[in-house]
Amino acid sequence: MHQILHHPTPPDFSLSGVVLAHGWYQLAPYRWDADAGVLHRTEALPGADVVHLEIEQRGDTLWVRPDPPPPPAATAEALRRVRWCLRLDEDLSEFMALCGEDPDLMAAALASGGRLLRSPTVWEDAVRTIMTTNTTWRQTVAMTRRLVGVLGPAHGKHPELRAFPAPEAVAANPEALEMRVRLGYRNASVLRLARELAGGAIDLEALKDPTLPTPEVRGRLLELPGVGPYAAATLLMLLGRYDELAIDSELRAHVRAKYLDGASSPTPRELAAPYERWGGWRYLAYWFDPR
DNA sequence: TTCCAGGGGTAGA
DNA sequence: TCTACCCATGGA
Repeated sequence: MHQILHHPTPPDFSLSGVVLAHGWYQLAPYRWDADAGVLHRTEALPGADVVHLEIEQRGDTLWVRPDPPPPPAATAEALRRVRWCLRLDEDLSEFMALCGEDPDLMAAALASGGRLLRSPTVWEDAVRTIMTTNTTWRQTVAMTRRLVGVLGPAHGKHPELRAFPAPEAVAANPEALEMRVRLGYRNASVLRLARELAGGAIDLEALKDPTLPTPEVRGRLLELPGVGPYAAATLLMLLGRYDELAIDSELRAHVRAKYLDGASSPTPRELAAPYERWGGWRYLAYWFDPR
């Protein structure tokens, strides 16, 4: 390590809080060292060798150690990605203020300040989300590890470290995807998504534009292969839009047990009812709602 | 063996 | 809009 990048954090920011508030840190190429409080991530930057990033908080400063140190343009890009992943630019003060009226929710949300870890690219988050559908979390972890291990670009000095594969790498290796990554029927969706991105038919990064109306973003997400209502709502959350609940088996079980007295087959409207009053913060209100 | 897990796509009504 | 059925994979 020859280089340390310093970056200021927002007030009351907690790296461990943000990391642990969501399961994404368990998915390659993320790795969380709980003892050291260091978030590891291998990243492929344009115009640079694959770098390994160690991200650590010291007081109100974020320390980012890239190995090997990339050239200036790639360094700026690395920091830009870290900012995005940790949502350093996202203003969640309104949500936190509303939490003030709900002590249980406040206690749960306080550690992360409402921030949930995400991936640098919408492509990566889309693939991860598709890999959470109709499977167990355990399988999602395994699928992601295989995808990165088989198709991700390797670090020069430490080839066991790999970055998340680019769409081009997935599109160019359909056999490896099917035979070695083993995504089950999700394979076809991920392959199609990779091909559409690699071929320039779609631009997922454009969905980060905050001026786009949420219904339009949702509409474009629903057009993606393997993305239905649950995945679209999850991706909207990952894009910083919290209006819509991702109704899945987990949410269903939680709302049934906590608010519906175990009702047998609640409708989506009944499932959403407990969080209606949260308006544009519904997703976070559910997410931090104690079980 | 059967079921199903943080669903999606399709056909048919 | 709603329902029924199928979809690979791996664990219970």
